[in-house]
Amino acid sequence: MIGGAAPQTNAAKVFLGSIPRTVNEGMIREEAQKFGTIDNIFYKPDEGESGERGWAFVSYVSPEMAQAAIQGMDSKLTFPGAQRACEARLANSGGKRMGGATGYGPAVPNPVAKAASSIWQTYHTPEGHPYYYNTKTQQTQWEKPPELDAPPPVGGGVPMAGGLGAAAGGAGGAGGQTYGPPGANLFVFHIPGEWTDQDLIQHFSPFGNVISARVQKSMETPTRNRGFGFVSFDAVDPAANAIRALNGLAVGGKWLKVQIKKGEEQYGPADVQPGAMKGGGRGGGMAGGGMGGPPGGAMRGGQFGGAPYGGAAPFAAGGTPYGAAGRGMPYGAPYGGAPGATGYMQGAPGGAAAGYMGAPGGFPGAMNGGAAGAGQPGFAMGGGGMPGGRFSPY
DNA sequence: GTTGAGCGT
Repeated sequence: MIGGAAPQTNAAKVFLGSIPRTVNEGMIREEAQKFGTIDNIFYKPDEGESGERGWAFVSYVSPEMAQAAIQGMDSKLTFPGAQRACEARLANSGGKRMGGATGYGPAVPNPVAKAASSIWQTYHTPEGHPYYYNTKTQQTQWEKPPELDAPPPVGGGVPMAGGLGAAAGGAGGAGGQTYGPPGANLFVFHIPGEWTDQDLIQHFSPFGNVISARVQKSMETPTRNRGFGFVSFDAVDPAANAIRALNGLAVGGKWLKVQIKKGEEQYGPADVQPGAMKGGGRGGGMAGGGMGGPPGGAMRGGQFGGAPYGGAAPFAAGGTPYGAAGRGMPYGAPYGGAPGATGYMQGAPGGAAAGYMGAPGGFPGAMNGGAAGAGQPGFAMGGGGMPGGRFSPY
């Protein structure tokens, strides 16, 4: 689910060092589990002769767990076969973060309100997509909160959530082709651990006809997916729009990575190519590929304060879309797009956007914030920017 | 002494 306030993932990621090669990932998991729910483990065993310098990333689902793990393991946990205790510290994602000032402030005011399930309200878009509004935190999200989780009838019929009109996809397999034409098949990474095929469908179907969607699952841990998946559209155009809208979307403490499946990249438009940089994007210019912040095209104004795409006008006018996204409302752009917002909306399901915009009530939360330039308290939009620190993707 | 890679039964 979408945690409190845009969790910076590396605050929940622990770097583990000094791991002897005799240790395998299962052992690491076993130890690390004692301190919280593990979202992901990356283990790089030492290949050198010494065999004592392996390391691992252990990502938890909350920063608190990471802290507990550091407290509990650093200089304390000695793996079998190791000569001394391992090291555990917060992961750094690339650049060396040195010196004073920082320290991750407990930027999370008071995140989790574990209480009644009545704090959730369920809404539906005009197209029937359900979404959920937390009356306490005023967050809106697509993911169904666990509290409301009504286990789908596994045995019964096809549990197509919320009448996704086309939704030819799903279990399919009907001996047929479940892929789209070249360039219409998307690779999605950084998928939250609990997502299923249906979550993928829910997120991608607003952009077009989803032929198939699968989240890769690992047989060893059936409850947890492998963090990536595939979505196939029946045409390149909706696929490209999905990339433009969803690549970099903040979900579950990560940034969704959406790109055309390997080998088909050249069939897509230039601006969604892996190395492509949005014209007028932010000055910084990330080198293409997997480093740095979220991919250029995915900058959300709400998060970074800057005007994404360099096109301040359309979005400023719309106000809401990116503010909404920043507050945890995915799809800020496609659903909330201002009627005249050309730069981005072209080719997107425009009619829908207009309808949503005028829908009475709209998305809870989405309409409140940026619309009149009122701005969210404590959430700098356009202009102010975040003080100093930026988010890191890992 | 140390910090990432993954592309469909």
